[in-house]
Amino acid sequence: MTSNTTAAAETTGAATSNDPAAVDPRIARSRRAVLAAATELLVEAGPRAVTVDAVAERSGVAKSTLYRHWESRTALLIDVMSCNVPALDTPDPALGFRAALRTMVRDAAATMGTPEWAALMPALMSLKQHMPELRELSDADQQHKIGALAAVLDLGVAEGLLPADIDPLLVATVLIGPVVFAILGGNLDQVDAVAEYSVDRFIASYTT
Amino acid sequence: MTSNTTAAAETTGAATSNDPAAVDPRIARSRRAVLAAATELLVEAGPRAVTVDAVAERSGVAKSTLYRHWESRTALLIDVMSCNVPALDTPDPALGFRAALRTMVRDAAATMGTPEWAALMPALMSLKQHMPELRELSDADQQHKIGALAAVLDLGVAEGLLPADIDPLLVATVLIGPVVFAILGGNLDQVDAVAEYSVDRFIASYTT
DNA sequence: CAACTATGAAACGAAACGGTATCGTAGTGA
DNA sequence: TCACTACGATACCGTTTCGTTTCATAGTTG
Repeated sequence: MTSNTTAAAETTGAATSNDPAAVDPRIARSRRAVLAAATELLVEAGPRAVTVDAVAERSGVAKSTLYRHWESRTALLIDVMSCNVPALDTPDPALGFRAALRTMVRDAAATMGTPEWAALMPALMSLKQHMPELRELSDADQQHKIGALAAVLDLGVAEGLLPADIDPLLVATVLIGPVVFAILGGNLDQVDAVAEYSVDRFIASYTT
Repeated sequence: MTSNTTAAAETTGAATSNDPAAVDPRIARSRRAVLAAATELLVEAGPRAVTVDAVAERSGVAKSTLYRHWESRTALLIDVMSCNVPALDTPDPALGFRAALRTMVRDAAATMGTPEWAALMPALMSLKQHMPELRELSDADQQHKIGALAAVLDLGVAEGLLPADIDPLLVATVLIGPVVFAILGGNLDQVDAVAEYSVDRFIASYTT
């Protein structure tokens, strides 16, 4: 839905054919159907509803087939989440600091403000706690995004609008935290306003 | 742990005795034991681990007794969450706007920054989605807290530090969002710093 | 076409789950 | 002391769940 359609299919032994890109279309089809159905169930009724039988029934893929591609229900859940983590593209540095920052937060709000992701996020938060793989995945993603933010903040430093010792993680928390909070609170209609306000306050606070 | 030890025990029929405060100590003991055990399980292993049998075993309270006090597993879960929602006390208005606001956010960070609540919060977020009672409870709590914040913001308006048309919900989102985000991200050690930074930015942004 | 491989349907097992019922016992309050 | 009430232990029921296995069939690739 939101993201990352590229996903490794290393569950099955390996390729007998030499062509790396050529996967049996039946496998691809099954994977797609299962992941889509599992995502739907997760969105509609939470992690508890993502049972193997329910996924099999909704996807039209047999349970036996499902277990040929995923080791366990847990492995499937992890795969579902990792396929749905929204990507964030880095803004054009030519925009300058303020516009670039605004674009970035706006983008984040737009991608995370969708009903699907809003329904997925709480499940991700909850599952992260007790599934190390998800935690790693989420942390790596966050690292990557903070890196992008750091680049934008460097623009601000170069333009003399920010102090040189500014902490990207702290800034990310202050800018994205409100957006996430609004989403978790269910105020989807306010997400854009929150993003705007959050950036406004941040920029104004350094423009004394 | 964090909160609200006062909780209504209306599950059992009603009082035969006229004295309202005198509950059978056996009942109180059972309630405490069950709620404590359920909370532990929820913190340690997530909502899925809170099964009726597991709670009975860990608490030392028989399953039959458990069902005498709670209608269902769902009712128990709701009770567990509502007994653990941290309370927030309103700061002294005599402190003035800045100090009062800082105190409030600091307090929030302190009460939400505990490991227990950090473990509980994602479960709450996830369960809220599909349990209307929890949603109401959480929303009511949020309303109450926003009311307290609004009072502090009025101080700011009176002191001429804030515009009169400021939106308390938006401000709450921008101030508390970062704290919640840090907790959900697992950066418990940074919660205090985030709270401080968040308030700093907010105040500075209106002190141009 | 022919060898191969992924699939679907189904049945199955074992365990866990929510929830109910029974009954003897231990603690409570007057 | 005595009636009352909450309790623990236990067995039980029906359902759901994860995961495995078997086998005939449909699709793929060379």
